[in-house]
Amino acid sequence: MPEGPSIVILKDLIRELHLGKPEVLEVTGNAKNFDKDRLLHQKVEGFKSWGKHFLICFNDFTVRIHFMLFGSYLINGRKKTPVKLGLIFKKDELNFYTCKVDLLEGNVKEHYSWENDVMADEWSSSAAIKKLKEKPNALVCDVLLDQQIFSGVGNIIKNEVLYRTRIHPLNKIEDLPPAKLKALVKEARNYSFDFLKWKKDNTLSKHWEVYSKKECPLQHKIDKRELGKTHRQTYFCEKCQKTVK
DNA sequence: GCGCTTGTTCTCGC
DNA sequence: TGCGAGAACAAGCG
Repeated sequence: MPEGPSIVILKDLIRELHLGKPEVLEVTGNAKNFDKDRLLHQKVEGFKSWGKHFLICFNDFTVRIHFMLFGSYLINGRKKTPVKLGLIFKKDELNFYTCKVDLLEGNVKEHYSWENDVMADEWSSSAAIKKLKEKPNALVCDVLLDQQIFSGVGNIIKNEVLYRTRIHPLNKIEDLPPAKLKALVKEARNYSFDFLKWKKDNTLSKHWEVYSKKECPLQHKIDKRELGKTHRQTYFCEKCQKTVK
């Protein structure tokens, strides 16, 4: 569920409902960190996403949903696990489970910069490169997960992007030749759109080249280790992915 | 029943 | 007081 492309899928599914600007007729759920009555009888002005954040925008505030690792949602359906937030409209309802819900005051544009959302039209690769150069000592396996640089990229995308670009996860940013750095940034966005397409087709896992695999496409043995400050599982091929230094 | 995980935030100790 | 490492939290699948 949680990586950026999956949030785009949620946004697309809601678009297909043709809700327009629906009024919230009822609010359910056990989210306690804000007053749910704030939403009652308010009109949703739009559904947006920023990276892994799903945003339900109202006139002067926005509800932010973060699915973390285990979050889920149902459109016009309910399940047994307690609902965290449910919005009931005239014909349709949205239910969110096991997620973090927060209320952001004011205009949502004050809270986010879309140039670092790998899925956004506003994505700026030059801004990403600039931010990477400010972290010369950081490891590539860590920077890909930095939501202020690659908002929306998660652990699957990280691993696949590193393999596609043949970059070893333990390379430092400062050791990457400019062309490699550029390729890294380009592929972070490019693979994210492949992820979106394959996830929609239900064929995402079939296309994994290293993530959760035992062998790379060239039949080399895959290493699986917790690497970097982030300590996330990293799947990589020592033969295909080279350290520069 | 256990181990694992597409993630983030908070606490604690130095 | 600032920091980084580790804990904490969560649900469902094989």
